[in-house]
Amino acid sequence: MAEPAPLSRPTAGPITSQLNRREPDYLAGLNPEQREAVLTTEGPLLVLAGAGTGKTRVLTTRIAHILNQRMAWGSQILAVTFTNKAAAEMKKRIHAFVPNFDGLPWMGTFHSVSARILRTHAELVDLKPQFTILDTDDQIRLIKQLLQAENIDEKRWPARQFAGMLDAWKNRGWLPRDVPASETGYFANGKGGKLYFDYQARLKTLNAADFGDLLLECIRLFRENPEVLAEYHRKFKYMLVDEYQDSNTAQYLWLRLLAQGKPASEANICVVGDDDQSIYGWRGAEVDNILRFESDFPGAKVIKLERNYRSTANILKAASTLIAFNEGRLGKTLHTDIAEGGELISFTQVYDSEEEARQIGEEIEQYQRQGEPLNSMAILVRASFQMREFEERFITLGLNYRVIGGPRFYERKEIRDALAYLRLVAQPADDLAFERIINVPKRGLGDTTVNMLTAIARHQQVPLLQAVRMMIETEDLKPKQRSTLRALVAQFDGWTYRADTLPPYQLVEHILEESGYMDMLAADKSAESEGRKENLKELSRSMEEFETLGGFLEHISLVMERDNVEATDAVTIMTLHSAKGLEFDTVFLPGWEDGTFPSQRSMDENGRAGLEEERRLGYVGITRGRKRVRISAAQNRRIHGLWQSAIPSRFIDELPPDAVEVTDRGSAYGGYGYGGGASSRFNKSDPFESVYETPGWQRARANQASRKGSGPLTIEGDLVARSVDLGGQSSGYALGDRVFHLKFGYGEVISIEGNKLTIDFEKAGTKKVLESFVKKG
DNA sequence: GTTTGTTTGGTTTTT
DNA sequence: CCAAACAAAC
Repeated sequence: MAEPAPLSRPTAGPITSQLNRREPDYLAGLNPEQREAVLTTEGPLLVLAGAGTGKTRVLTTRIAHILNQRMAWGSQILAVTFTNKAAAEMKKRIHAFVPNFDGLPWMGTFHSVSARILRTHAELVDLKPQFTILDTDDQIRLIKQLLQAENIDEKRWPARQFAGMLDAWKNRGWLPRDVPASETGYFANGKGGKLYFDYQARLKTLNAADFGDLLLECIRLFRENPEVLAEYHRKFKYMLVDEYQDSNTAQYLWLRLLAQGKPASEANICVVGDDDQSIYGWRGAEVDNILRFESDFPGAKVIKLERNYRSTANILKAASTLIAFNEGRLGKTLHTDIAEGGELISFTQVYDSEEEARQIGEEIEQYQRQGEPLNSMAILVRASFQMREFEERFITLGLNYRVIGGPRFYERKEIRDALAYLRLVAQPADDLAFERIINVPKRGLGDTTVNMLTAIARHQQVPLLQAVRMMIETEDLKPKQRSTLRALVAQFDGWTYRADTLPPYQLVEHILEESGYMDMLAADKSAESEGRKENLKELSRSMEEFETLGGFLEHISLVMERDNVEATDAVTIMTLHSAKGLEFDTVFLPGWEDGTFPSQRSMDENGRAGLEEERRLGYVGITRGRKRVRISAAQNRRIHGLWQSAIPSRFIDELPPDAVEVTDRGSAYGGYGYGGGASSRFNKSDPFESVYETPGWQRARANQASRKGSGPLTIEGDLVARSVDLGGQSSGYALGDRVFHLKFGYGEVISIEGNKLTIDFEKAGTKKVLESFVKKG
């Protein structure tokens, strides 16, 4: 391949003048496509990077190149990622490349970059610069309050559900006024729209923003203040985006605004992604963003990275064959330079999920005996409930394992309590924080007192803490409460004062002592209290690197994870989702049964699009393996406590037979021969037992319902926000169709909403049921 | 205001 | 079946 012409660089600094003569070191070792992706710095560029093709390397080298060639100062480069982990990795690598260039690039997540911009211009979006970033927990509590104020039954309209809708709206870039009635009308009989307005208003009085707002308000800032936007246009000369296939509409709008400084065909924007690894559609990611990049930025150059440096030929072949069953791809095929095929992919069917865990345990021990470290092996499951069986088995075996994706450090109760104290010190208007800790530890300030304070605060339009200050001067409170509150306020004043003098990690210790929180834990004899104390110590430790309280709070609100140190040798157990971006020598993929993987729910709710996303998950799973991929399926699995029989995943049929070796652990229940050659090598089980046609959990539910003789299987409210017709899904039913339902018998379809049917049953009356619950009658 | 019983629901997860 | 969230009773 011809060497690309050197880019114009009239002047050269001391470093570049040396490197100019010869190719810079950092380009060595790049393949031609990677090199082109690095050197094409001008104009829009789409890099389609298949799994294991050196995507991160291209991104970081590109930044290094721009810096090295003095095409821009560090501060004129914007590089956005989706996760903090990816951002941290990029920062680390850039540091190694260019130790101290003129200002580091802006590298961070969409959210952290947005927060940084918003804090600079907070007033323009009705916030103050130190605004609080709310997490899901705060959000739910706030919504609950709004629901109560509106007299909405929380049973019927759960706050969680509304939070989900809010999230979806914000992901689409909708301000309250933008949400179409078809979306808002549903919740709480049409109150959805008003609730969104109220919610936003409440955030402003709390001087707070939720995660969605970070992007949404940034978009509003840019749109309503062209001069601010122009400032960033001048500032950012080069933009880079990682994992572009995961971007949602709001992120897309955000990027487009920032890229508008130049005509679209000249924007120096480089997006890197892989449409085949788009697995976050359910949380608003729009694969379309990457599919239509070329029309958004006319003249965009497209570079495909297809040379895989990770896996054996057999693994790549299996992954490529599987993913080729998807439609609407940009189309890439991974290949490797290694001629040898490597180990075959194995597929094993076992009797039940316990045997699956037993067997995988044995295999792991065997590999371990052969000298392979546990760190090189991972078990990737579709859903976290599948993890337990492995954990239990590994405990009995004494096999070291590590679960990724459990409850997060900063979400633990004690941590959140401590943070609430700190938040209130940093931001006295943070009512949510106040409510959280006013009676933790117990101070005898119960609902009655809090309700009273809330009423006053609302009436006077002041924060709760301010209301307290007012109330302790009056006779309205009982003496006991009054003196308690007075003491609390005094403590807060002391902490606020100390916040300026003590480093944050000492401040938190001081507060936890003085507030009585530590005493509370000491008095608590339950098993967890020791761990809680440990966690709080760890919190303090993690604060040591922060000089200001504000800096720390910003960090934890955006980075909910703690870097976990992996000192010990252990097998990793995690979901397919969280495995994206990682690699292991040996990968176990259990639970490849129809209904489990692909997940029944995905298929029910999103039809063909859902199935395709599941298939991409399979692709992600297989491509995590470097040397060895071992897939298995159980014939029986316990779902919600009941044993259900299952058939192997339809994806098994989509793997190339010559790259797969089938080792049927021939149990009496086996009989699914591989290699029949027909399209349906597996799906020939008894139709009346087919999990797909009659999902196990559905039968379980029906049984439960009939057992208790309780209410009908009505599907209320749930998930309408997500069931917006995504295209590929077609209801197999029409109005007036006669259908049969396992529990309700025969009936007639009287209305259809996505995959939910309202059916007038002959015996059971009118019910709303999921389409997959009925058969044509 | 905590403890105990009861109900309910049960992919994927980041920010 | 099982954990979390809620309601009712100490």
